[in-house]
Amino acid sequence: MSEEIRVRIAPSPSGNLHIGTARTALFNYLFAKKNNGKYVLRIEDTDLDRSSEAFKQNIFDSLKALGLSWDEGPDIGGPYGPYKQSQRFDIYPKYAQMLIDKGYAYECFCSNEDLEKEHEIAKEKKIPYKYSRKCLNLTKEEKDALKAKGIKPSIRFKVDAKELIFNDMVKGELKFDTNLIGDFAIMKSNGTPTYNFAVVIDDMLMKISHVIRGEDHISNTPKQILIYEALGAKVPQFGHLGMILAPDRSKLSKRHGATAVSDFIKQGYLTDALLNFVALLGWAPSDGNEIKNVDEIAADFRINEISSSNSIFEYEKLNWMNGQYIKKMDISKLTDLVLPFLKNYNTSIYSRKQLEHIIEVTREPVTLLSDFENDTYYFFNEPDYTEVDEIIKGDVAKIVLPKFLEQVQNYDFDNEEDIHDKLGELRSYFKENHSFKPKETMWAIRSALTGRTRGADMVATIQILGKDEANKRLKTAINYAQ
RNA sequence: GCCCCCAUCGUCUAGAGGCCUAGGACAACACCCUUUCACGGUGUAGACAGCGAUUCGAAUUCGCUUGGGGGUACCA
Repeated sequence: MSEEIRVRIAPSPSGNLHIGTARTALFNYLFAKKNNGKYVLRIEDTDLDRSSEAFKQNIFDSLKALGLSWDEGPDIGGPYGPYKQSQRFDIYPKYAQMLIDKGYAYECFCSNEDLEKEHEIAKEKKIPYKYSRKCLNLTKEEKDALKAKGIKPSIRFKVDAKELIFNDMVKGELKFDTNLIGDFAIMKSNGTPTYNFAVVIDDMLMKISHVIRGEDHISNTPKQILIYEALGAKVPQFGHLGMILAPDRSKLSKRHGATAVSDFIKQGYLTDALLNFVALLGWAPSDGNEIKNVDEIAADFRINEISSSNSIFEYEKLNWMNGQYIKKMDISKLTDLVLPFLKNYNTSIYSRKQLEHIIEVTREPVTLLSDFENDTYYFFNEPDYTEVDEIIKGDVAKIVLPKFLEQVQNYDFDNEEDIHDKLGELRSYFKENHSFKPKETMWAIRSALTGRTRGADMVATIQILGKDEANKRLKTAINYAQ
C-alpha cells in the first residue's frame, strides 16, 4: 500500500483564479505536502468558447503569487502530460470507443431539440428528468442511416440501477441511487469530451490518488465512479470541501466585491494573509494560534478534520490578519510591496533607507497595502490645511508654532533622541506656562507639519521631513493662520 | 419538483456521551497604556435551530421538522 499520493487542482480558464479555487488549491497542496505527495496543475479548457489565454495566465500568476506552485503542469510538463485538456482531445475518443465496445456506452443521435422536448415533458409531468434511452437500442442499420444523413452522434454512458456508496474523506459515507441519474453524455457530438468524462480519463491517466474539490462536485462523483468502474480503473479517494459563501449566504460573486485572487492583491492584500485566512475557513489549528505560514499549516493539517459545512467570507478577519502580516513583515520586503501603491508620489525625493523608515513608522494602523498611499501623503506632498483649519488658527497653535519654529533650529536632525527630548521639554514648557495639555501642543505641531491630526510618530515625522522642510511648513502654517 | 450536502456566539471555529455553568479568534462595547490615530493589554456582552428518541447522563448518537447551500446540461 505504498502507492504514491497524487493530487491535482484543475481550474478551467473561464475566469480569473477565484478565491474559492485558491482554497481548494491550498488544501490539495497541503495534503500533498503533508503526505509527501505530488501536486499537479491541469487546465480544463474543453469548453473552448469560454476559455481564454488571459485567464489561464491569471491562474498561473495567482497560484504562483500565493506560493502554491505545482510539481507537474502545462508550463513545466511532467510524466503524464500534456496537462491541458485541449491538447488531449485525441485521447478521449479511444476510451469512449472502449466503453462502447464493452457495452457501457452507446451512440446517441438525439438533437438538442429532441432533448429539450424531453426536458419539457418531464417538467410538465413534474417528474425528474432522465434521458429516455431512445437511442439505446438502435440497430446498426439505423445508426448508419443517421450517420449517412450527416448526423454526428454524442456518446452516452449507460447507467445501471444500483446503490452506489463511497467514503468521502471529509463528508464520510455518501450514498446515491444511480437509478436517478439517467444516461449522461461523455462525448459531445462535436467530438469533444464532456467534463465528467475528461476528468475521469485525465485523473486516471495522471494517476491521481486523491481528488479534493468543492462540494459542488458531489453529484458528479457517482457518475465519475461509474466511469472508473466501467474502465476497470482504480477509483481515487474523494474529499469534498464546503463552499465559500458571501455574507448574504449566496455564492460569492463579483457583486460582493473581490472574488479573484488578483483582485485582492490589487486591493492591497498580502498573499500570505490571504492564504492563511482562507485556510481558516474549514480548518482550525490545533494549538489555537491562527497566524501560521503554509509550512506550519501543512504540518498540522488533517484532511478528515476539515469542517464539512460551508463558510461565509467576511472581510473583518481578513483585514485584521492582513494588518498583522504588515506589522510583522520584514521592512525591506514590505517596502518593495508598498512602493507600487505609491506610484502617484515622487518617491525619489527620499533615499531607500528613508523610504523604509517612512513605511516603518506608518505601518502600525495599516490594514491594506493601499492604505499607505493616504497614510504617507504628507511625506511626499505639501500639507493641506483645510482639515486642520481650526487647530492652526486656534489659540494654542498661535503660541506653540512660533516657539516650536524657534526650537527646531537647534534640533539635531541626525539624532532622534535629541528631537524626542526637546519635544518633551516643549510640552512641559507649555503645560507649565500656558497650561496647554501635551495633547494640544502636539496637535498644533502635527497639524502644521502634516495637515493631519493623526499619523506617524511625531519624532520620526520631524526627523524624516528634515530641517528645511520643517521650517518651510511651519512658516506656511503660521502665515496660513494670519 | 427530485436528489445530495450542511446546521455551536454576528462571522470563522474548538468540541468526536460525562472534562461544557460550551473554549478561542475577528468584529462590538468598556477600561488601561499613550504626544494624536492606532498598536498593545485587561474585561463585558454574545451560540449548541426546533421537537422527539436512545442513555444514569447529549452540543456530541438516531429520527422528524425547519433553515441554508449544491446539483439536476452534448458548462466546467
